[in-house]
Amino acid sequence: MELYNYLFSLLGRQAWWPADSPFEVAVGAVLTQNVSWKNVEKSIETLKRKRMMSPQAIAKAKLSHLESLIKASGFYRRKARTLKELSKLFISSGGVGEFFEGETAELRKKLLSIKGIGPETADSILLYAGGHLIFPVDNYTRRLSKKFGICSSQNYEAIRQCFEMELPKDVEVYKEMHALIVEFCKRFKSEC
DNA sequence: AACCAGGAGAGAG
DNA sequence: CTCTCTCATGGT
Repeated sequence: MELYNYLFSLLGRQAWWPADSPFEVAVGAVLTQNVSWKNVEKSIETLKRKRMMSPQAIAKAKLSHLESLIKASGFYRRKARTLKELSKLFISSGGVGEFFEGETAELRKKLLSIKGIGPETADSILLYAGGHLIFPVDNYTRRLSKKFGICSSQNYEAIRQCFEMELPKDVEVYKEMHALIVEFCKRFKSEC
């Protein structure tokens, strides 16, 4: 894909989303909804410091307590409930690793059934935490798609399949592409 | 001090 | 399906 080569030569490798565990990635995906990553880092640090960064700990924590720990990343009332539901899903699947052994489409449905997890968050979790071959479409991707005329439709699924069609079927490329788009739009706001 | 940030849900038209 | 409102904190 031309856009990928252009962004990569412009910005270099992003090596996005360093985390201690796939669960931490999933938590970050929920917390970052419509909020800058800087806010999310605070909440993640707090959760780790309080030894709350595990499905078991979050699943059994008091809702009000969990809310106070993630307050810094906004929308904390809904995000706390979402994190508890997500944790329960992982636990009932036998663990985070076991959950991601399932089929992509099936896992996607399970994630989308949780209130507070929409298409982009579900796909980000599948790609960055689970290593599944699926491309997340955020607002930046929509804008670039529109500006460069990459896809005719603005529908989420259409754009997703459009990018998946043009990109090499490689999880690392998907991860880089999504990160490159976000970094490009952050650095060149006027272009995006 | 208004504006936006790595969205999602609910409701209306 | 598209548009609009709400959710909430923290940085410019």
